Amino acid sequence: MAPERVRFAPSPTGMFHVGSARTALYNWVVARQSGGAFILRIDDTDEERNREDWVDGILSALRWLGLTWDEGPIRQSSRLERYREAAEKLLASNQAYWCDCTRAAVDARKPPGAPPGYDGFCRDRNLGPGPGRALRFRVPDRDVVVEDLVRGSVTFPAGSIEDFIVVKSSGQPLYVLANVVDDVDFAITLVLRAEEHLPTTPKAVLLHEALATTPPRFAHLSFLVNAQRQKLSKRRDRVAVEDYRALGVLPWALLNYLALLGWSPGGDEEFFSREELIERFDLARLQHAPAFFDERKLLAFNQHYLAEASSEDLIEAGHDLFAAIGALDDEDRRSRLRELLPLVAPRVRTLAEAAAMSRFLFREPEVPADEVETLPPEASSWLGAAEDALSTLEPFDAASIEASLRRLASSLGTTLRALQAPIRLATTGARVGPPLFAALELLGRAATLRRLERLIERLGARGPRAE
RNA sequence: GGCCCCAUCGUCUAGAGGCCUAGGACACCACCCUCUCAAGGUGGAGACACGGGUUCGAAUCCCGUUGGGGCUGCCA
Repeated sequence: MAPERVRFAPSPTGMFHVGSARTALYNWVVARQSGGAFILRIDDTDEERNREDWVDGILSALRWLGLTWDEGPIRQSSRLERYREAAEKLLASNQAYWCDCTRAAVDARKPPGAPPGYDGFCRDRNLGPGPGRALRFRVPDRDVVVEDLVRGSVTFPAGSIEDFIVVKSSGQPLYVLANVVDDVDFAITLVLRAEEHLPTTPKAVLLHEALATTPPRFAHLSFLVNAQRQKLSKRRDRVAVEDYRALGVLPWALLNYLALLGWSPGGDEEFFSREELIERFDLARLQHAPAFFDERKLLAFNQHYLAEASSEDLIEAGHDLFAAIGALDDEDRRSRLRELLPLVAPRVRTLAEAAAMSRFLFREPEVPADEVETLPPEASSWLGAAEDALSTLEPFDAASIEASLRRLASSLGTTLRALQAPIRLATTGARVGPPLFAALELLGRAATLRRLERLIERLGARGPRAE
């Protein structure tokens, strides 16, 4: 496989979302599998929609995902001189011309209700440069064919492309021009990007012809869509990579899931390591139809990787979440968390859930009133009996606690299932959680007894129930 | 409106003309396991948009229809 020089070229216009992450992933994989280069470029030629924190967001998201780049980030805003040179060249060869038409002026020339588009008004007016004047490319009157690696040969008929602007009246280049210049300057061999760019690709082809440069190959990815089957948008869809990071989704779980949205290896396997993905990925197997980003399935992938991870890896990945519940305050706590995590991990889909389920070990539980209400009338006496049984139990470990409570349940004429409910609620503050007896062992006898006592007092305050 | 792309279970997909009684995964349902909840196991329901061709044979090839999406910016 020939080394591919690919680029990922986001514009800093909003939160980095999962669709961009998928595009970046595919580019990264192609570079890695071909022994080429993954180049990061920031398409920031539009100064009005350019915020430094968005750039930072892109960089930090890519780093978190582990999609490391070999060159860049290249800022287009620092290469304006190169774009100006290209524009000069177009102008000198009469392949571009100055135009002073405003959008409103163009529309005013048309009958009401006519479709939008430039009418070529300034084509032969021989205007010079000046304030308010933009440079337009003189589009030749013939078909333009784009050879797309995933869609095949796509023909754009003569007349379907209007004379488009290459330099704005502000002097800033438009992205089509900037992209053509950069793809050539950085020797990009393959442009792998979202399908929304397909309609502008013939313009790039035309510019390459006009500038006598060799275009890269093109491959257009189908969209990631929302439940309404619309292209994912940072504005209307909550799909920022940062949100999933904060939730406690593992980076590779996200990437593995994303890899399968629009590509499949051809068999039944779904879980891959980075190495396997690099080995098996194939542009020829790209899906043509849009894919729905299904958060539930993403979380199922995350659950899989969570259950597989070591405690240390989980603590590292969810460091902030675990720190927030006090689990990392000292080595003793950290070590108890390490022991609890294997019991928690298969029960949660995110690290945020893992932290919530681990919280009882480090903070006093808040037992919700509505949960207390669901307890049977006997709960208070059961808790008292459990307190007695556990206060002298030796050793205070999971196996002994279980044996002791089994005996208690049977002597109380109830089931272990019923008996564990109020104990779990008292000690962890929740109705569900990790296996109770192991949890109590980690909690320790003193805290366990104290929490049982606390709920007993609260149940007493509840008062006798009406019979 | 014009141009372009797309079409297999609810969702992501397998399927390169006979291997398809259309397979897997997520979600859903039932059962098993079980200290809760998960996990795990077993089973179940669930799709080739429609109409024409081509062919001995079509989910697979062609055309059309319908439906969805994108572009149509001095955004990228």
